[in-house]
Amino acid sequence: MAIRPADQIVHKAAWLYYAHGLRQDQVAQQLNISRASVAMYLRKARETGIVNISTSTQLFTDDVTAREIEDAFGLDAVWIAPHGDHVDPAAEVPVLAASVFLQLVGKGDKIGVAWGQTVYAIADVMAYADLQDVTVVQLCGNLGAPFAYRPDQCTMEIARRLNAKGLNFYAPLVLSTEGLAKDLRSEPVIREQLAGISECDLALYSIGTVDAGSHVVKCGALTSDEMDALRREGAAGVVAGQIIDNKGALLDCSYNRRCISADLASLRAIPKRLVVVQEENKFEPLLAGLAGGLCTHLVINAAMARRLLDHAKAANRRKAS
Amino acid sequence: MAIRPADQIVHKAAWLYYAHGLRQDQVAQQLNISRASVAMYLRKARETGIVNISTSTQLFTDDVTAREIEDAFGLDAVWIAPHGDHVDPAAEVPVLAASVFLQLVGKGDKIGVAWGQTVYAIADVMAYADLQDVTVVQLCGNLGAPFAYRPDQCTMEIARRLNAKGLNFYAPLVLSTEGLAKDLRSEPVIREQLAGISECDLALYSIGTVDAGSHVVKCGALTSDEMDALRREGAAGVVAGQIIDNKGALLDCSYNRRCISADLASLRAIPKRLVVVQEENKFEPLLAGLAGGLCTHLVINAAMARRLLDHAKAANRRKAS
DNA sequence: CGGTCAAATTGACTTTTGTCAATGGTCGTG
DNA sequence: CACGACCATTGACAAAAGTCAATTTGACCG
Repeated sequence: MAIRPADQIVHKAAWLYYAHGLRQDQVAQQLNISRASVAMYLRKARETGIVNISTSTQLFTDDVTAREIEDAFGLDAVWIAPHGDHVDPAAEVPVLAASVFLQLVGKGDKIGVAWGQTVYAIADVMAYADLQDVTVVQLCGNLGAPFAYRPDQCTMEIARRLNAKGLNFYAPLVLSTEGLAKDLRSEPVIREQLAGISECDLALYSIGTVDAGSHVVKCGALTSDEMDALRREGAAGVVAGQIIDNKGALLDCSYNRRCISADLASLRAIPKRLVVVQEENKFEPLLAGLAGGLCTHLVINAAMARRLLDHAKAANRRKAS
Repeated sequence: MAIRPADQIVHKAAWLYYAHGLRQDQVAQQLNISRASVAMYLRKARETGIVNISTSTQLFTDDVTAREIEDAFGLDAVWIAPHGDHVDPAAEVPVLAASVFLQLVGKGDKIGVAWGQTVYAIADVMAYADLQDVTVVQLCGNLGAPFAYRPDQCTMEIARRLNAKGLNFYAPLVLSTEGLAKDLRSEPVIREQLAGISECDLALYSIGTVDAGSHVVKCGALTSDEMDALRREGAAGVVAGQIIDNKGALLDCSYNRRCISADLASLRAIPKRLVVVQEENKFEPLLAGLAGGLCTHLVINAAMARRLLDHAKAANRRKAS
């Protein structure tokens, strides 16, 4: 993206202030404008990624528990948000995940983004950056739910924050018949988008539950009863709108066959798969995702970390005896 | 580098302030310390690279002249510092170069650094960062000059700023006999260091003049008269302590044979070669360096940019007629 | 032209941040 | 165990940054 003339002054102010370390009044004098304008330009510069402020997330990986989880589950990196010794414990995981995400993004990357409350919460607290050559693609079809965390919203908001190209997915997440889903999947536009997913450098998603509180239910893609039935058939979690069993494999069911979404093999082909889990009740879904190799980088809170580790230790003990 | 316990609190304060956007008094309350301490911790966090503030350098590449120079000389990227419409025009090039340099450094990189006033000026204004897995190596031997911009100083200062490992070069830049230089070059420690240079991902150097004002003369490696003689033999510039002719090739002379430094082929093997030139009188040396393919990324001021472009256009005209 | 409106800019005020001398605590030493 | 040197911490003040209503600018239109 070429710099628009109006941005020149913003850029210049940011440069004098942040790179040269001048004070706002000195910048104002330099540019022959009021200090109030400088303050405004600087805010704009921060909000457009002309200046980047990032804080190291070392503190959250540099922890025995995190290392143990990495070893136990064979992950590349784990970050643990400490439990709320401060204002808003619920905000900690998304804030951390947003930082981690920005740290994992590289120049020229293609990034796949799924959807959900967690993903949207991350997008919402993400710092602005100026990564013009980055592309953000939607990992799964859309649904017309009246929620802010719809797939297209998640993708677009993240693309906006990064100043990146957002590539939306113009198909419903789930169709009424398997035949229609198959036909739609082979439409050139859709097929290309699905095929391109495995070329991503980084993916971001959470893992959903398979109960009445699941987003798939709340958005009307499945009824509560249908979900119950699926759970009896082995449904353990939701990834990019699709239902997986406790081994992390795609569940063999009509719903999945009616879904338009990234297939799990494509997801696994993405070198960095950042999974972020917040809610207490996503323990089993997360285990399923981990078992299926759907995660390489993980952001969780301390309570979840504890449970994961206890689970791994118990499993080891069972194996040993 | 593991986080020391004393850094924990600094990290936490930085996290609450920069990532969560709390105010200093809120952070102080959270951590049960005074706001003054928070302010101090935050300064420390900035100075140790726990938080990174960087400003885009787009403005300086996004310019017709820069593009024209890229095309004319076949460079990967060119940044042009505008001439002093502000406080300290002399500071502009180093500040810009430092920003560009940080932008070019990647995770796990090995970086070669030469020496000189310019390089030291860059180190001196460089922001702090926390790139634990980066190595900074010295590109050429040392000299005992009483100047701050000695090769080892340049290397160490940059390593310190980046929180990276600094690898110094424990040999003199120039010896009294060719034989001794040859022997020293084949010492295992030295040989390894020289051999490792071509594995660098990024190099940073300026290009020196070949007159009485040259650093090689000022530091006593050559007398003014010897330098005059070399200039008559075709010396056109100095790169990493070695003398090049106007084609950018190593000049065939005793001095060069007595030098312990990165050979030019090794330098050319480094994918990103950032050359920074400040002083007016380095035009011819820079041309020599460009001719020798010693530069892929260039930071100069507007006046130098003008001269380069005029030169290239004149050369084209000569070719055409 | 003169009028209208939205957007940019500013002066004046408030809030937040930076600074530093004074304080208190810690550790090594005699 | 008393002493003093040293460093982290703090309270109080000064400096800088943020905010917002009021004003100016400039673009558009009848």
